[in-house]
Amino acid sequence: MFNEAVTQGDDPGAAAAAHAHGILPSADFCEVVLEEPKADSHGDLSTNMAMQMAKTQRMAPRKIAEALIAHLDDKTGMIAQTEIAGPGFINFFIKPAAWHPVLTAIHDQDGDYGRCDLGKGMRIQIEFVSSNPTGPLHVGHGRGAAVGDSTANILKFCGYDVQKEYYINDSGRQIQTLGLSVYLRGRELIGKTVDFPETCYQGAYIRDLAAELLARDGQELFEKDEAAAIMPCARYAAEKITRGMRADLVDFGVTFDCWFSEQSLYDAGKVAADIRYFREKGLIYENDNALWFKTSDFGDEKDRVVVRQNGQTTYFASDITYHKDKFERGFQKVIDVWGADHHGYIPRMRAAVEACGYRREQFDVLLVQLVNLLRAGQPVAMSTRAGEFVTLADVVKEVGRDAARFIFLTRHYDSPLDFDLELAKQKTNDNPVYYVQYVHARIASIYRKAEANGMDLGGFSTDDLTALSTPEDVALIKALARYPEAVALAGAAMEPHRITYYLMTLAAAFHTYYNRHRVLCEDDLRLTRARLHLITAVQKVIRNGLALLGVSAPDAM
RNA sequence: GCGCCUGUAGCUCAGCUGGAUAGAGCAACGGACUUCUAAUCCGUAGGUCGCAGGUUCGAAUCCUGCCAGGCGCGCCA
Repeated sequence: MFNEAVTQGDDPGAAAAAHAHGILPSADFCEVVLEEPKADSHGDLSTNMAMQMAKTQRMAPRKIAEALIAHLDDKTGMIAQTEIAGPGFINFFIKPAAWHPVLTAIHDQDGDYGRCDLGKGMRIQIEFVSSNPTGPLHVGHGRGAAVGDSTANILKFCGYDVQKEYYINDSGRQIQTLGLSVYLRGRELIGKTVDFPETCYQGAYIRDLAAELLARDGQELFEKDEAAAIMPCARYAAEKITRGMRADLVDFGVTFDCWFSEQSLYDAGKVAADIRYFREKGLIYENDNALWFKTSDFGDEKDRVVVRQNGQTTYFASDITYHKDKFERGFQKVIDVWGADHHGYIPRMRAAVEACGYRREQFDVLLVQLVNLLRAGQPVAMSTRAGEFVTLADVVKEVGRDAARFIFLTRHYDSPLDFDLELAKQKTNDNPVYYVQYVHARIASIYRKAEANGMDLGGFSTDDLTALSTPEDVALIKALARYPEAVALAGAAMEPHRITYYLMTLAAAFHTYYNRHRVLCEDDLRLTRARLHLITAVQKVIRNGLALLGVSAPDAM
């Protein structure tokens, strides 16, 4: 949009014309790239093409710039002024009216403003959270959920066909441990003395689960021996915990298209089949009584065990099958969102994907750094081992969904995040979520005021827009014009924080405008209509951007 | 020891994949509410972009080597 508004003024025709007149020796022109200078004094738009072409044209950049400007054909008359600056930048100063079509586009496209076709319909899957069903979700999972969900929203908006998936690790040793933990707590409840090992889950929720199971099925289960009781206990607990996680995620505004069970891969015999398949291909071999996958053939530093000496498969074995299965379901690209402490796992997973015959670029991992939970600047003690942690549900309950989601997205996912519970609740400038939401509410409030005053706001025509000519008008429209680019960049890099930052910048531009100019001017309805047109566009973009983050846009605060 | 990530204002962080005088919020200081919500705005001050080289018209950004911090290096997940 930024470029579209003015590109007609700066076409490659200038270079061609200069060449035709014999001023530029080479017909090899570079692409015209317009960018927005950081400093206002450098104009609204600038291009470095004169510098880019210096080599092929064998001319000084400033000379080339002169030639380009001389042959510029400003068909639309939008250029107010051009200048050559610095080593050879060409700066364009644009007339305020040139920006007005941005507003028309926003009103016409409404919720689709900023949408693009980066993905060209590519089928992409993003898997996130995927917490083990052995305890409630904590704040770290919350960040993963916010990043994954928002990234999915952005990718959809960028033309990808996105599926969100949650992988349930409902198989293996930790499920056994979960079952044992519940079983032992249950035995305590029926009066047996038990030795509760440190390796078991210590949290109080385990005792609650045991009590529920006891109430439902009676003492019988807990009187059985360990071997017979563990699986029923595990199944009940895992299912209950998974249901709880799902509910917590719904409260957090996160839903999934698919909940995929690890156990289902075993039940369908897929893990065993894949092991056979890769053995036949020579990618799995036996050594020391275990089966190894030749990940080192695909860039991993060493081979990895898939079946242990004791005959049990490793987590990696089912992960290979799981990722193979994802591609077989037709996804052209697969994204995993992991905690940063799992980064050592990437090379082997990537190796497995390549061994399955897919390209490197088809698999990507977003490593989300950890969250430091604070309360008024002081660290909140969190120990998973002792079963003491602040759950996601607690955080959402205390600070609200919007504040939690927004704060999780105020940093690049790759950067550690301080999450201060007191700050998140504060309704001040320190809390960016309110700063942005306040814009939406303020604009809604202006409409309420207009209605209360009985103002006649009908009869808007695009001619009214000529009233928008102050520097603040232009600055605000330019901020709106940057939205599509922000979306495209956020999509291309899968970085939701770019949307967050964009919104804070737009909000700042609006608040400045609000303090400088009155929107409702009883004595100038034409100006009022024009300004309402402007701020409604702001409101739409704020609402659209917040929606990408999964944050609401309130009409009143 | 090897690998990945990080190092930017007193603090917390951006920096559009190489552009001009490196930005924002907080904290500090000084201002603005008879006017559409002050959950706001305006101004001042604050920097060896960890260090040293290299690549080129041009580097916070790319390359190499150091320094410091975090994480990971299991037949755990």
